[in-house]
Amino acid sequence: MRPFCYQSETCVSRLNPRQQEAMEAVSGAVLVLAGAGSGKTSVITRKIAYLIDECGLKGHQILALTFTNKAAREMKERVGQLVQGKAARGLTVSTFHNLGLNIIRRECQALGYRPGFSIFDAQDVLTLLKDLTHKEFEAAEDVCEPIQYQISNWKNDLVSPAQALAGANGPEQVLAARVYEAYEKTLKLYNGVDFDDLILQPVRLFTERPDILDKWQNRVRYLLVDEYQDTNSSQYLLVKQLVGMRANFTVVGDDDQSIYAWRGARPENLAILQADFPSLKVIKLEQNYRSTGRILKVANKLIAHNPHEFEKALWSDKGYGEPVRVISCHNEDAEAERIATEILQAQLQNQGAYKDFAILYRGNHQSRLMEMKLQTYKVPYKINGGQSFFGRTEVKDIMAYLKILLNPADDNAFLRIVNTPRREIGAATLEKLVNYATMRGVSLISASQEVGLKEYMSGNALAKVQEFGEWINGLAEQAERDDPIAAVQQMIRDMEYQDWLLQTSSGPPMAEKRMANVELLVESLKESLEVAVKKNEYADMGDAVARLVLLDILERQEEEDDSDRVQLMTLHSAKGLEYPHVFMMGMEEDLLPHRNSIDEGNVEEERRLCYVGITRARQTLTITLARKRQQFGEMLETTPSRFLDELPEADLEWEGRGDDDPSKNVQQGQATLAGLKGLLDDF
DNA sequence: TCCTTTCGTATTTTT
DNA sequence: TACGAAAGGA
Repeated sequence: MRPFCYQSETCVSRLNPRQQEAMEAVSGAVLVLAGAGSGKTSVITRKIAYLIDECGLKGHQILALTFTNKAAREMKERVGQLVQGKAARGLTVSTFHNLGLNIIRRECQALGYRPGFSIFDAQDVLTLLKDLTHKEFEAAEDVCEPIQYQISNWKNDLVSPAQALAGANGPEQVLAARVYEAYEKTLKLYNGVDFDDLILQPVRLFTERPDILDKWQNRVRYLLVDEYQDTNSSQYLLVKQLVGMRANFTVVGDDDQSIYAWRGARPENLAILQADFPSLKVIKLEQNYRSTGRILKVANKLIAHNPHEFEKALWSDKGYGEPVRVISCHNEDAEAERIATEILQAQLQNQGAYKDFAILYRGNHQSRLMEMKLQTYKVPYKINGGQSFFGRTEVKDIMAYLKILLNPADDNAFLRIVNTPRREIGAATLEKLVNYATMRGVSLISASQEVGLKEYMSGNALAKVQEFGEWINGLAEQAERDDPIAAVQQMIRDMEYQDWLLQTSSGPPMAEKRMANVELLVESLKESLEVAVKKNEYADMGDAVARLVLLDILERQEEEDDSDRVQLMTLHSAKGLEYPHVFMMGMEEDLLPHRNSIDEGNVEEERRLCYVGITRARQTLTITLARKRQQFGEMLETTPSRFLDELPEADLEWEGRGDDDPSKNVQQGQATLAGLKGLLDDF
């Protein structure tokens, strides 16, 4: 739970004048430039309440868009506290992708998809691309990642395969464009959409079908967009289409917190907005309710090194606060150890709970050492991000099974699971099946049931393939006819997945854990169907699975975990969060700013990343760096980050600067340890 | 078909 | 160093 209550939720008069202005600007286009910690979520939620209570809008006429499920949930909850009764009914707070999914589901036919279409996640897409490049282009598989990236960019920029091919320069681009074309065809054939399609297809539909657009425009009388700086071109276009001529909307964003440009986000959408809507009202929120004055000064000073479209200076009335500590450690080991002991010490001196501390880093790999040190000092911690639930093979397996139950055309899912667990259906048999299916122009499942297949493969192989297809078809029927959950459970039992896990896991405890994940998956599916029934909605298995792919359901489980633990995460995933005490580690050249960003001339985004990190801190900020770090196997001297030079010297408290004498550091470490021992003894 | 060895390569990742 | 992928051997 993030404390937000610097004022009562229900008391509108306590908004500051700027926030008030933002809330009351209800006609025309409004851009709220909300600095870090300036209460932007508060403005959005209040504004929704204001629209309902004061402007006579109904909940179902309002749409609020976020990027993450978490943000959407949080916003929903807060609005729920502000607006009671049925006026709020039908209010939509959703992610861009969820909105897109809903549009596609509703307008499925007009778009040429069949119900039950699959969502291909990044992993599915990569598998498909590898398959395509291998078969149709005889290209090496390792070109797939850049191609995937390129295709995603094209789709986000609404570039069609033909346009991509026409505009391609160089052989790689030509290849990418060709693969793009084949990819789009195949995806359509599989009745599948990728994440980019969730935005792109609605945009395409709205462009081609003004009648359908009209319908949606009438439904959305007021639109609000959170984290607007993170929108890409197609998302912005979707926003523009939805608001139409009426152009009644509010977008909230902060160009200084744009850290996803590498993922297609277009922070320049902020400036474009001004050009597209000349009457745009721009409101700046500069009062920060989160951090001490000093932290803000440091943050402002840093970000001032970036060029700005909109000038903005954060201030706070929270007092100046403690200096920002910069600790230069002998090496990465000492750095991690130092952070661990610092937290333990503060904890023992009762300076807050573990969960008040966050350790932020640039790359996930930096968490390793940190984890080890926290373990040795028995500091409870939680890692945010890293290997996700959906990265796990068992989850991917079951998801593929679910997808094929719902969407028999999903050959990608078929190929993933046809021989998992082992069914003695090998590469040779599959190739024949694929050839046959291609020739007949049907899905692999259908092909497996056709009589003509027997002329292409041997009796044994044929029997196995037929058996598999029959089994899947039977289950799909069962899922459709009666209880889908029962069908899924039946399926998992039938294929003896538990035994398979036992065989493929490193040991029984591991297998058990993985089976637990599978059960968790089924459980969340069940729950989501039950919720739909309770809300008197049509309990649709396809919808439940789709929401599962969009991570919506499972995140909730993790969120309920409010145990007292130190939070570890990357700077990227820290955006939007805040902690009383923040540690930023690895403040070195080549790490922050990252080597690759320096090479690409993208230091500005790294600076924003650093800015995001600094502005997470409420009370204290500690920056650490290692003078030596193991890079690619060898110990190398590091250079302190250029960003340190950009901070106001007077507000920093250095420790160990220019101190290259290792003995002193060891001593320092021992001193800390001794101190800790004393503290522990007192306990 | 599966297991071992070897080789190559090291960001960030809301959905 | 450390991990994943690809290739090659059993």
